[in-house]
Amino acid sequence: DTTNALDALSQEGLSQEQVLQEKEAAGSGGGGTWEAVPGAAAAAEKKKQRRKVQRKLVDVNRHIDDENEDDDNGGSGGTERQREHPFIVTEPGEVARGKKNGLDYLFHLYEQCRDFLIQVQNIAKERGEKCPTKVTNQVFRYAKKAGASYINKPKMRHYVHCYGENVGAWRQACYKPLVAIAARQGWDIDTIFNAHPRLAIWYVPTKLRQLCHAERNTAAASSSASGGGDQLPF
Amino acid sequence: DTTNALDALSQEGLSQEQVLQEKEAAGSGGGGTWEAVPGAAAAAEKKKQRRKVQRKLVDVNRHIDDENEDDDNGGSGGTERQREHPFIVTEPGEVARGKKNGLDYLFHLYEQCRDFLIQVQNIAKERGEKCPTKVTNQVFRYAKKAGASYINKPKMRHYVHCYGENVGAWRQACYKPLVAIAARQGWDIDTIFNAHPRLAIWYVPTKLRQLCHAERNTAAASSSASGGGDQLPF
DNA sequence: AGAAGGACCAGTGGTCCGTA
DNA sequence: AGAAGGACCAGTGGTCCGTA
Repeated sequence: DTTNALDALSQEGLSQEQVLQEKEAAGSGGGGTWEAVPGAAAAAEKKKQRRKVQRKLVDVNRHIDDENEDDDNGGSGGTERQREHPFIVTEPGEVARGKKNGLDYLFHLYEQCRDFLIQVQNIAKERGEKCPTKVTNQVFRYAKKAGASYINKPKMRHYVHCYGENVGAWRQACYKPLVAIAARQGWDIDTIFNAHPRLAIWYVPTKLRQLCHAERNTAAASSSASGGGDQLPF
Repeated sequence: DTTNALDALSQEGLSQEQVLQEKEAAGSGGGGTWEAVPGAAAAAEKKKQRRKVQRKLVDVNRHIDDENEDDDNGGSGGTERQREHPFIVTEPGEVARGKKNGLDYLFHLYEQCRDFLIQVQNIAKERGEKCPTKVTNQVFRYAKKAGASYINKPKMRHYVHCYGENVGAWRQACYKPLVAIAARQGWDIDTIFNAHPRLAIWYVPTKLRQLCHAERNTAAASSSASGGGDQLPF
């Protein structure tokens, strides 16, 4: 109802036919304290073997004739494929400089998803149909149909743990506080999500689930080595 | 762990190459007080248009040569495709006569499914993987692998509401008490299932969901016609 | 080099319908 | 005529990787 048109927070900055811009070598380094999940890389190997197929090329909104490119193209007119600006870390209230979006905008998208879920739930209840408790494909479809083309499943899933516990660092670091909470709560990350006011409607990211599992085993090994009580700290 | 071999309760009566047996015209009649779900038949129509494909023929366990049928066949030796005896309504403790299975056996299957689910859950928790709360395809696969070949998804889903509230009648009638409970609880059949000690691990059958929806609308219409308070009886 | 997201894919929930 | 269940199918959760 309220979120029908394209979103105002970011849309004036939507990149269309993004011009080459200077790449500042981001200083976050590569060697991940949090990147390595023991035993997870092996399972991913077989998937890499597949997917050698050619992708379909989707030519979006091309209304001009082929071989003819002197229309009102090249500037900002010809509607090429749009995609949103990359996210950068900002403080609450801070506006992202350059062609970037800040965290306020990211979190705003999560709030919109919640609204869309509630609408889907209300429709389902009215019809006596199955009622989703999480943001499902159905909800993403509904959002897109409602005009929120900038909401998509890979993006929202990608950052969801940052929505739960943002610490001013960024993606990799955002896992850390959630793992720490899981450690205190018996490693039940699903229950933690379901009890969280914002995370409850989101599926637990596989990466976070794996981190909790790895960390649990590490913790159990070190605590049993030191002779502490197993599994239940106190 | 405990339910590995073929089940003892019914297996001695498993029908193999079931001989033609006299069909007693069952006296339950056809016109359904509970069969008609208003507006549901229309949606099912488009599915009937499809599925005109030839099915694969699965020749189970045929070890004898083709064209050669004088082995130790015909009696009870040649392992033809097995299927379980049909269920009939029995009282608790009553043994089903003839080539039939009683409700004790059916309910025993539901208990086995619960056991299999618990085992799958324990494995998932140990591995830090997603942990199912309901009897999923994964659980049925696990049951089959564990030797419980007599457990299958269509059968268990078919009778699940009878497991919840058996009244001594049979399938159609078993919906009635659950709909009555739903009426008293604000028509939230999912919550009723989740709160039920035996039903919690099962998906709500579509049919039951539709019956609750239809009945809710009927109740709402009649109560508003009589001037009563809407939706919330008292 | 790094990020946004279209599109793919294995396995799901649901149940039809060829079979006995 | 009525029931058991193999097998099918649309749409799911999950995320890869061609793209900008």
